[in-house]
Amino acid sequence: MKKAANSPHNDNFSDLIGEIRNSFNSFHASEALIASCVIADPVQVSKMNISQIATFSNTSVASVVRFSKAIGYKGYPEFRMALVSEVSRLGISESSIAELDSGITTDDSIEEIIKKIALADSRAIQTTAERLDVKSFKKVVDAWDRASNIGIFGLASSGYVAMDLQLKLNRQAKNAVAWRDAHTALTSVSLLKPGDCLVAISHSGTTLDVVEVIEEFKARGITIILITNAIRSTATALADIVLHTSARETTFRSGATSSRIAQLTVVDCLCVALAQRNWSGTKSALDQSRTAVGSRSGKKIDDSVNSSLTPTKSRSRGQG
Amino acid sequence: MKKAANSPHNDNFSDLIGEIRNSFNSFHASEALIASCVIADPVQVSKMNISQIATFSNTSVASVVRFSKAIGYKGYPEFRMALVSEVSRLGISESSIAELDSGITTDDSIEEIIKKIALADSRAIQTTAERLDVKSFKKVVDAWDRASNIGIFGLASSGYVAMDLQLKLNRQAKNAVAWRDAHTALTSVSLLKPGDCLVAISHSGTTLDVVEVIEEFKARGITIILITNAIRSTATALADIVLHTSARETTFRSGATSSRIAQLTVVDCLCVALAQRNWSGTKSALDQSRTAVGSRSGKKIDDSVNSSLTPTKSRSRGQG
DNA sequence: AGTCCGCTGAAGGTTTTTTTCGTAGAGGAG
DNA sequence: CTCCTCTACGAAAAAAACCTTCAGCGGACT
Repeated sequence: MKKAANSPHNDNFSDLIGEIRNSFNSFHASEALIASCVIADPVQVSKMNISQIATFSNTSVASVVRFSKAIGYKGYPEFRMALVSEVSRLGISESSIAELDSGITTDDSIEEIIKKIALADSRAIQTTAERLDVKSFKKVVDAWDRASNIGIFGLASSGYVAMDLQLKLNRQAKNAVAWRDAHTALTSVSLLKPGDCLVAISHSGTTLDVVEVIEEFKARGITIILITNAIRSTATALADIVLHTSARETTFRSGATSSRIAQLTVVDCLCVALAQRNWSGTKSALDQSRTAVGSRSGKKIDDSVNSSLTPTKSRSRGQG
Repeated sequence: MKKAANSPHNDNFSDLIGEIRNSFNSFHASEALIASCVIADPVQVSKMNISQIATFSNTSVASVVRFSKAIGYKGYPEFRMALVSEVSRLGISESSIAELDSGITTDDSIEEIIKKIALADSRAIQTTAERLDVKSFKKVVDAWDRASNIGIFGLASSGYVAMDLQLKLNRQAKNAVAWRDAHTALTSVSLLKPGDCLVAISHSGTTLDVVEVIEEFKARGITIILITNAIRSTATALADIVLHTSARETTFRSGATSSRIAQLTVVDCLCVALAQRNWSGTKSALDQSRTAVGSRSGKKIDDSVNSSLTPTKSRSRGQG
């Protein structure tokens, strides 16, 4: 019988892999083989069952059981739990950042495509949030608060964000209207008065139509708010307040889609901030909108309720 | 024949317990019992084997297996791993989770609002990507590939995603049309033939209009693809292929906005996968679309180019 | 050189998990 | 109100994973 009096580690906060490395020289040949595998790729190993690990390490299931017992667990499953736990704590991500940056190739697997795109999108949100200039952000909320009417302009994909913003503002009983082409926008220019604002959404900030629209509204004394991914562009030079999204352009696709997702997040933050400021006013408006939606017997509209604050703790039912 | 140790999705970094809480209302009686136990004492539960859980929750082992599958795992052991992983991570950073869950209050600072929303959104993307069922995903790509025409349906906010999808498919020279209300969709029902497919996008999956549209198209032999946040709903029961987004409903706002961001990511992944498959065909279509856009002298459209592969290293110009 | 000691993998036994299948109960139609 | 259908649930059989036993083999010590 093996001595194995190493550590009766119960669960948490031990450094399992370090432990294994430490006791490496007290292992027998096949135990050492297994240990090497565990150290080399804990993530992978933690996903294998006992026979897979046996094959993978060129040993036998019996040895895996013995190994598990040697380092202090009742059996393989218990060891596996500990390993999973460890891996999760360390946050060893299976795929390195660099790998994901490498771009999608024609022979990437579906899994890789999904992982890469998701990472790009979620990072766009994170970095945008981190970099967002809070002073400008506050200025936007102020401007919206003061404005009696808000114009929103976005082309193509950015147009969807524009429409989304309109929806969110209207829901808060805020006058807002979205335009998705330059002609319509310019036609409606007299809708806004000095003191109102125009929100222009543009990934690149160089699109000619966007620039034209901004110039026209600016000339009439409208406050120009720009949401864009470009640090410096024709549009940023013209705008009064700029909110900058940080979607990186990777090699496999333009940053435009990520940037749009970041735009949505920014817009969402702005609306929540605005709602928070006008809490009491918003509340009744929201109640009215809820009632209005609810009255359509039995029908529910997706995304019906809020994007807003819920001060009580009651779970918001009827949504899912 | 055993499948080698490849992992369909990575278990780390998702928000399992939140997920369970989130889909609580789509559980059946005994599943709900199990869910309660898991939520009430995840640590304890993570140490039980399947029969212990069954006894503990006054249900049966079969139900535990069904529960595990319902929330997206292959079986009980896989779920258990995820739970262990979650518990372990929670033990370390209970602060951040609690913080996220705490909801936005009327006296949160702007910085906090931004951080919370960004975290929720980026998590939604991560979790969705991790949990996405790759088999269904592939089926969708297949179905799109075969279809000579693709219908897309989404209401309100989901409608923007629908339009975005249309844009992306058209860019690949794929016939697709987006409808944003039931009436229009039903009027156009004869546009699709058996073998074609309808992509329905719905956060809740219970909206009456959505269900009606699905039923009508299904009756005509159209393949129904559903993108939704609900694990089980009227719509999921009808659909042929379901892709599930995992946006968590937090206390401060509905999950709808996060869910929409997740929908966008899913749609983007699908389009890239489709483009990859038909690489040669896509390439020429994209070239044409580039040329078309470029010919508008000096004008550029935001988000114009792709969401597609760039096999050469040349940066996709004209975008920035 | 012979014997002993203890590691090792194969085979068989045990536990755990999954699947199948019959039943009961809810909901809808006649 | 009754019958029918359709779905959820759990019991039990089937499958998988895991553990134990045992015989063989290699090295070490006498």
